[in-house]
Amino acid sequence: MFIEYKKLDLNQVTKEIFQYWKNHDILKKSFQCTTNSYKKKYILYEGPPSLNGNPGVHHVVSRIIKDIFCRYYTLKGNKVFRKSGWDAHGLPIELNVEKYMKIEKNDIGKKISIKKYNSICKKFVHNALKKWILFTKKIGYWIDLKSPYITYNTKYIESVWWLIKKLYDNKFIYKDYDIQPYSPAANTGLSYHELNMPGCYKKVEQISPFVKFKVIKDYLSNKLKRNIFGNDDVFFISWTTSPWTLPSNTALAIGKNIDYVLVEIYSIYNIENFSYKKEIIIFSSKLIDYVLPKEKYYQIFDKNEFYSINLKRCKNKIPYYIIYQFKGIDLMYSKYEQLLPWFKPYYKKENAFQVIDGSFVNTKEGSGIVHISPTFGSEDFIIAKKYDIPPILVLNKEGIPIPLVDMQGKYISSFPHGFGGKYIKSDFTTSNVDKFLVDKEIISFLEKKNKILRVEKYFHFYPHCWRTDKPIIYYPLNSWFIKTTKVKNKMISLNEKINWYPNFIGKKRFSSWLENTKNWNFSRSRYWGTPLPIWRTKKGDEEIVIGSIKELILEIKKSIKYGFMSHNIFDNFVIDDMSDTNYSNIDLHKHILDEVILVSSQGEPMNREPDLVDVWFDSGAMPYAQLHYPFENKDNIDKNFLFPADFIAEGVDQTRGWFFTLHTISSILFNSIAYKNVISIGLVLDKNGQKMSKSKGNTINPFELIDKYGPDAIRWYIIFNSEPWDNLKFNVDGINVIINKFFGTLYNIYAFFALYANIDGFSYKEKELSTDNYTELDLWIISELNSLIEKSDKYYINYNPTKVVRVISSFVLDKLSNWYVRLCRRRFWKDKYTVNKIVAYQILYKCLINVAKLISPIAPFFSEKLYLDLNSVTKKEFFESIHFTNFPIVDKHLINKKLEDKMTFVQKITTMVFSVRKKNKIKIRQPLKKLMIITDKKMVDQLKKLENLLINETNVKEIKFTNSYSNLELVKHIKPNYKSIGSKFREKTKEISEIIEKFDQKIIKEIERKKKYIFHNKGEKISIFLDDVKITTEFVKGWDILSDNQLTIALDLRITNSLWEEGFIREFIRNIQILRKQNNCNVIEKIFIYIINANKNIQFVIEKYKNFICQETLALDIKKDHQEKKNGYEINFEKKYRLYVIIRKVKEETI
RNA sequence: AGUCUCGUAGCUCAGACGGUUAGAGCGCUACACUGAUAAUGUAGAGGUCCGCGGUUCAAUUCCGCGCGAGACUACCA
Repeated sequence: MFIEYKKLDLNQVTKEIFQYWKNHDILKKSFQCTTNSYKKKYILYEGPPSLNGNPGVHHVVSRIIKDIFCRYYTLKGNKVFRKSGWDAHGLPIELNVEKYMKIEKNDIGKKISIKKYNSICKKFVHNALKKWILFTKKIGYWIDLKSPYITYNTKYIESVWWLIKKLYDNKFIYKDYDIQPYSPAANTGLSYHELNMPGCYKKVEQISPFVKFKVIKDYLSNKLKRNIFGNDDVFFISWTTSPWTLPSNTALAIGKNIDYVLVEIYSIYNIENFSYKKEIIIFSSKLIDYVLPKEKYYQIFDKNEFYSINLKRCKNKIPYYIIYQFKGIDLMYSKYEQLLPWFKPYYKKENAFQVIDGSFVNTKEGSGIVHISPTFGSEDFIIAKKYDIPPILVLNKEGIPIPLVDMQGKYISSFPHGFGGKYIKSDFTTSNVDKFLVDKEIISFLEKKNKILRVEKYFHFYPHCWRTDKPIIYYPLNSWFIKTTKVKNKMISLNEKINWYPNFIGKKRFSSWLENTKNWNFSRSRYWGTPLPIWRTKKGDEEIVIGSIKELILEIKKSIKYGFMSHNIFDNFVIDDMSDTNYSNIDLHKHILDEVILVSSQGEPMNREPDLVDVWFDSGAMPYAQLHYPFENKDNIDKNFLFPADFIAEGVDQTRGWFFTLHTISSILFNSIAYKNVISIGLVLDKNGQKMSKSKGNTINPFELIDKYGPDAIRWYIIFNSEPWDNLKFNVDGINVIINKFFGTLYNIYAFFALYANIDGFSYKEKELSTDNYTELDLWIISELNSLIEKSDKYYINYNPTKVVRVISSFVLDKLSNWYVRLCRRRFWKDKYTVNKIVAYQILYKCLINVAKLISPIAPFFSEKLYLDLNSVTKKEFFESIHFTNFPIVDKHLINKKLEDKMTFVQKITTMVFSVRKKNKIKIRQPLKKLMIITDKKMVDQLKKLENLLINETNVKEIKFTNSYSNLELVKHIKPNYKSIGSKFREKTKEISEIIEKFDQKIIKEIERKKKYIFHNKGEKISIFLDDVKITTEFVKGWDILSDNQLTIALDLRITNSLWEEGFIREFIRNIQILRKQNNCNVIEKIFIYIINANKNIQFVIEKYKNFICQETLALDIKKDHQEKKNGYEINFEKKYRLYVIIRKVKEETI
């Protein structure tokens, strides 16, 4: 017996299946059914979620997408590799811990030891991990949780070290200082990631001067020298939004191809007494109006006029004259005097204060000449390096060169003119002073020296520290780098081998990210992470990179000999023993490693570089480190058994995160891609399209969600709603719709099947009946089923689960439920257990079992239930779980596209008939005499096979198919077929189509008959063929007609007496059935029917059909009754024929 | 600020290598069906296919500009 249920309860199903999986060890078996028996394999790399908190809804999305394809490929007979992984290191975790402990970064190592701090971090991570594991199970994500990779594991760290060493050996790693975002207020460097946290870029007002840099004329190119007469001073005009960097200026950047001008201008000292002198300024000609705005300056075109001008008449405007225009290249290597000669360049003084070319220079704003201070701008730093421009540095007490601003954001104390010790931005002090204080003072100092052309206020977006809300500055900090720029081209070409979903992310965003790749700063000054395995002498003249624990122990032993270490702290580690217990004996985190002092070849002590490895390196190393490569599993990487991955999928934000670091490491070290297919998943937004955030209070707790709706409905909803890469507007109400619509219907089909199969004792014992026994409808649904299998398979392969879900949904709802099952109902209840009936059972069974398999990757619980309920009775398959079965294989011979089209056609016809009935207010229950279907001959022949079906659906006595309108009087309409005449007549299309639309009935008939019509337009002979027009029929006398592009139906609306009687009787019977239900009659109880005061006509009809009525309603007799009408049940067939009936159960009567 | 993606019914989304009636589900209204019934069907209302230009016989679809949304990038001085 098939199990029957009272109603659909998805949560109950989920619980049951969880229990089933547990009892039968299904998960374990799923990962076990391993290696040798499988020829094909499918590799997923799990992007390790950071264990810094609770999972959110967006994690639901990425987990189910990964799960779907793993399950799909399992069904397709692959061994699927899917190890879970967890990112246990990193800043977010540290910050959470600091918040929890109520400490700050600076307290670590002081108020709390690093050892203690790290142990708290580890504990924190453990707690988060528990939640994540529960979450993973609840959502039905099948991934190997038993042997995860965790980035803090000793084995994992060892692999990371090995990779770093390998990079180092290949000369990819170097130490340098780089300009990085730095927050003086928080006293910490920030990552670019932190800069992009919401709200960090704020619009701020900035005071920004146009500064005059005095040209040393001797160094000017001859071209320019020739155009400069007299002794006037010459200045480069440069604009800056950070005047506090001007004392550090050592170069000016121009664009070689940008146009510049020499402009002679009067420089006013004193407006009152008009003391002035002439000088020459240089800037980009494109920016004349920007540098010399019309409100303040005006151009004079005549040289003589300019020189003889009377300034007193100029009111407040200053005149200027353009001497000469030239390209930026003529400025190259010109020199100028140091603007503020307070400090000397640190080295190569001869290279300082010159003009160089910068590709970033533009003419959108400013002057086309950019002030460069190599210590406070990242572009400045890069270009300075290129041209070997020295920075301005001074030696501190320890003899280390430092920039002119200290770590607190103050000018160093040796500044002259009272600038020493002043904060460059007042935001860094607590005192309430003018925001632009230092900037203003610098400007006014320069103004006194006549070094300022003019000053303006400027609004721009400037990054702020997310912790302190204070502005950041760009500051030179020491870091370790990976020279990714060296392999830029390789990374770009390898990227072309990756399939990106959606394509544009890979083609455009990722590749342009690679184009602009910068060397990867992969060190972090933090505490909880993988320590850099690099030791250095104090002078930095010797360094060693450790690539394994073994190596480290050997080095330690050397060091012990020199007396730098007293003993080997890894004493209890057995070298070359790969057992987990051996590895669990040691810890490689910072608090341990910092105590290790090694010895250089010169016998000098070497200390570890105190920094940690960027967590993005940790996760990017995951293909190798998850296998403890190369210490174990060497072949899995080297022989490509488990590398590269077939599939990864994470949020779009990982494009420059994990997607990038995976790609970088694999490109550099393995000359390979790390993944073949990648889905970059869109964001999860709330139902209004707003980003979910805690502060807005619009987040959804995934645990509550799953508990309420069950994993299947959520999975189905998410996948159905939008394609994985599109943003998902998450509306919880939508989940109920899915449950009712899809799961409800599918459940209903099963319930229907189970009900009748049980009655008939169907359990698929009979042998498979051949298609010879199939009806047209059977052939159709089987064709549709096979088409469905084919399409689903295709969409799965193309990584489009949304299309899979939508096509399955359409099959289940529109085709299986609403058509096949509905039309087959009679077959199940009327017939005896005939071949025809068995066929129907077999087909319905096949549909259900195949749909279950097709949806199993997406709805793993419900499909399992369906499968077990079906298969446990029939025992047709021996699998313990649907997830161990094979993906349905399409039988192309059973696909009949023509039949599918035909059925669509039939559905259209019934819809049209219903529509006509509706218009004429004729119920479907009322039989009608005749339906005429007018369409082309080919279609007619095919439709004939489905005649009975149509007769039943439309409730007509007869259907006539025809391809001619011969016995109808009708009006036809003609319309041009633009597609055809457009290409034929081009610009005359409009004209001709107007003529066609005016054709009368005679011409239309002629066109139909001769398939051609010729007429003249403006003396030109024009031929129209049948294909050039669309002819539709509109109206027929005595019939009602509906037309469509392909066909016309005509319905005979005349209701004869006998038709009316039939309609009435059906209505009567139906009402009796309702009464039976109301009286709680069971299916076999007999009744008597009493009719109260019906008119004669009605009585006559009832008498006439008495036998039929009794048979249908299980009545023994129909009697008259003379009670009052109100006691009876009203049957209101038509207004004029109202009657009242009572029914009584036979039992009652006899008592 | 730049780059990319998107803008179709009240809501969620389809769709069209350019062709004249633009679709589905949900919601709403009315009706029907009643041996899957807390299901189901039919019909109706509801659209300048974001705006403006261009290419074309023909643009919601292709191109350009603008507006709006989102993401990414960014001290571009």
